[in-house]
Amino acid sequence: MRRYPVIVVTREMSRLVREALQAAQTAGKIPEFDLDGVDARASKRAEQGDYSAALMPFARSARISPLQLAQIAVEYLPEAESVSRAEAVAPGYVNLFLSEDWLRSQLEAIYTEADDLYRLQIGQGKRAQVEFVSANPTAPLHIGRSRGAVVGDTMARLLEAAGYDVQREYYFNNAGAQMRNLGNSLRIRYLEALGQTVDLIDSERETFYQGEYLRDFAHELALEKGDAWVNEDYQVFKAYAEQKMFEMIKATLNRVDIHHDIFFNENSLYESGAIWEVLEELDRRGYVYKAAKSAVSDQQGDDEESGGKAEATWFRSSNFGDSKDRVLVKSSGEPTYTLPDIAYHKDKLDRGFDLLINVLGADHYTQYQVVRSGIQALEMDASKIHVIIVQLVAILRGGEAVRMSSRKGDFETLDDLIDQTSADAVRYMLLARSSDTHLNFDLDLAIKKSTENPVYYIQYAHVRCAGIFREAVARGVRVQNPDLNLLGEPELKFLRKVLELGETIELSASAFEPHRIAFYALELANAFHPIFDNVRVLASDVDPAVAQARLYFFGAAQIVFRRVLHLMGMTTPEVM
RNA sequence: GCCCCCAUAGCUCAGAGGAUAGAGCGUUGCCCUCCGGAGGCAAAGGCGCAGGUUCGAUUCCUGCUGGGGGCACCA
Repeated sequence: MRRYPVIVVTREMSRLVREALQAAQTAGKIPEFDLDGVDARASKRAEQGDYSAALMPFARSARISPLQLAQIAVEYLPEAESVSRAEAVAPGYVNLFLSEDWLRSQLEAIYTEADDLYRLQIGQGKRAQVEFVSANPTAPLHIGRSRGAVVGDTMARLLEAAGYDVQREYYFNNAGAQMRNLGNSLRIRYLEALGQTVDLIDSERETFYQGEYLRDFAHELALEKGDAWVNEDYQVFKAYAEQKMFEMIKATLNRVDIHHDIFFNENSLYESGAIWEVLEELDRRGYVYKAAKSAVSDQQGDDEESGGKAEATWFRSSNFGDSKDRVLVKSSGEPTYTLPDIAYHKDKLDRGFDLLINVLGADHYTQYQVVRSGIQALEMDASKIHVIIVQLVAILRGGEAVRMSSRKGDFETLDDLIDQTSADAVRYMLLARSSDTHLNFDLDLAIKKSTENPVYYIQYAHVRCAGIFREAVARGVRVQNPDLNLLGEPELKFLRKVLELGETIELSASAFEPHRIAFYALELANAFHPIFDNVRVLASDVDPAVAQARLYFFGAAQIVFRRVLHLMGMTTPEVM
């Protein structure tokens, strides 16, 4: 059995205050009332203790003043080695001060936990799946997609830290018209590569993928196959392009240390017949009808030109609050993407996960709601699905927005971005914002002034710790039985910040807000650097016993920074 | 027209209904030259507007203003 010597401090402090109030209730000092909402938080100011609980909301239930309630809580507070002192303060706070001995003892816990530091139990025994990226395999990974990639992978890492068994999945959208267009575009490039001039017909002109990467594929193909494929139709080209695209996307993701466990092919939903089963099921429940136009449409008065056309198959999404019904099968007999999407989500639910996370771009939100309606129509448990909407990324160059279009090929890819900055910088910059705010990615800043990026400030903390140990080794200094009582207030101050990692992981994982770890990392670095500056280890005026304790401390600090950087998918450089 | 997101320091952004709203960058002034220099300290500077709920609102609700995105028989 694994032991968990490191505790989430907010949990522990909340527990103590609740137990105190419960004891007071048992003793008849205050009436019985629900204590669930009693929570402690890290205090903002040192004079307000290390953690505090606001009891004002409970004064009414307790039928005494908030301050009296706080005083009673202090009076009945159970003994705990983590707390040295507690005080009641107006208007009704209980301020808790961490024991310094206990703080020091956490250093040993950090060494024990090491790379598993703050692996929590909240997800223990539960399976979670994070679906992210899921970009169409028609072009290299676009920078707009990379935000979801980073957010999704970091979310997965945080869920792992919270104790979940996590699976990363990529929904590989390899069916439908777009893939046909991709195959056809490659066919045309292939013919060009063989020296033929190809005139595009009108329909091709609109759907042609112009990116440079298809020329590259075509050249390889021409070298490999010669003119053997000149009379082939789009299908062989499609298969070839898909395979190449798949490899390319995986290679790109690999550069930012993102690895999916499963690539789920949309095609398989066609091959297994799953989409038709879903259609039948929806039909059986009365949510499907055939018509030339929607029976319910919003006020906009669209669909004018649809009169007299062949009938499509519609889903009554308006029953679930949608402004209009949506097409599941086109009049051509070909499904829209909605039908396989619903089938895919049904499949994920059928696989028995406790938690499903979907990382989606804001432009897919409406579509997701249709899918969710579909899941509800199938009477499946949609509450297991949590969506992280990432707002769009605006790329700024020279203070102006860069236009992004994957059709025209003037995009900025994730590969470009990594080339021009670094994998670490890309991960940090895309992570360090709340997902539901728009993100301005200043390309100039990211390219030319990497020193201004906080990513280096954070990594530098790790580098500095490593530097001390390099020097210590060079001088033949080794840690042996350090006396932790020789550590001073600056070191304990840093430790207090370290202990907030637990609640950061807990909150990130339970609220699906991975950006919190990025801000925590910066705060931790902020707490670290001033201390590093003042707390010398190997300087000549430092007592050897003190040096031992400090070396032990910086070793722990390095473990913490390594853990935090790993949680963000970043590297842990030893030198910079 | 309808739906979603956003509005906090000069800029980019944090902020789980609680005490005196925080970082980074930029600006200004200062410190150290060491086991580290991509270093440290300090200052100036802020919750779009109007209501509501609450003991208490940057946080929740409504409206307004401003910005972004979406509302296909495209994916």
